[in-house]
Amino acid sequence: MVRDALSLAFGALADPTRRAILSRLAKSQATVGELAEPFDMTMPAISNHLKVLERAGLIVREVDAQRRRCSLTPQGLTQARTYMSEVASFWDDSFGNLDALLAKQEAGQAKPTIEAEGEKADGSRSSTTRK
Amino acid sequence: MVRDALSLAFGALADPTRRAILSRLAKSQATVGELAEPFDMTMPAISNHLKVLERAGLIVREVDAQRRRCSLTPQGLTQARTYMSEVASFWDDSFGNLDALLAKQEAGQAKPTIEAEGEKADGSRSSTTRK
DNA sequence: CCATTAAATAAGAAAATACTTAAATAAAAG
DNA sequence: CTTTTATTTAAGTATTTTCTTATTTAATGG
Repeated sequence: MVRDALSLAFGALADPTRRAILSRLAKSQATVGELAEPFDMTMPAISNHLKVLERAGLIVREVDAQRRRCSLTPQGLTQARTYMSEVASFWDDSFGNLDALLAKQEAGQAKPTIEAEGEKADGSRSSTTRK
Repeated sequence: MVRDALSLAFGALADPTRRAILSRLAKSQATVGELAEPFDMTMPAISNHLKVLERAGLIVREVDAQRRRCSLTPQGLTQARTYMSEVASFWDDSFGNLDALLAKQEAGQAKPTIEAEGEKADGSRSSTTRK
């Protein structure tokens, strides 16, 4: 229930409605009602999607009288993008992504260590069907 | 149940075990048993995680006698990264996305029309509590 | 003060996830 | 052929997610 930041971010992105909301907010900020309008979905449903996006650190909601003005959080996607670049950079030379190129050149290709982004694979299990 | 590619990819990434598996595979290919070894989880559980990653187009499994040799799919993350760049590019000027800069200046906040990255928000719903 | 508008919260149901143990498949090795 | 090794499939369960309708909160305007 207390998921890590990356899982929250990717989980938030794993839904078409939420991605559409993000795309909408990429153009300009909007109220909850404005965000709900294009969807065949009730307000509480949208409200919940916004809560998911907020928990994931992808948007913020500012109070403006009765309305909540939603906008994207600039650094919200940074961590997720960094993770993807790390995994992808191991083959994908041709992606033309500046991040990737920089990371690759700075690193000097020296040690392609990746150490699994800190998630402890605490390992106590053998291999086959658990005892 | 027939989710779109982006949802599958992000959904696959929304789990620490699966991300650890990807990070592991970024170093080199591995069999299912090798991938399962560090985790406190049974083989069927790992097998299922691999199925999720495969469906998302992030890995492939080649048959090698009794074992399945898993490896990352080079282009697997491309679509997801592209999406994130599109959303992020609206602030993140340093990302080097020309489109974003142009869009930002041209937009002038005129008409915040959206059509949600192709996912039909077919809109027949009014706004408040559904009828 | 009372009605309206904007949004959140509550309660509940259907579906999807993420595990488990047990059984099945399939190639290799004896 | 029988056993072992590697992995998948099946079946069952607990938890989480994603919706719904109904109710509540809170600010605005008459």
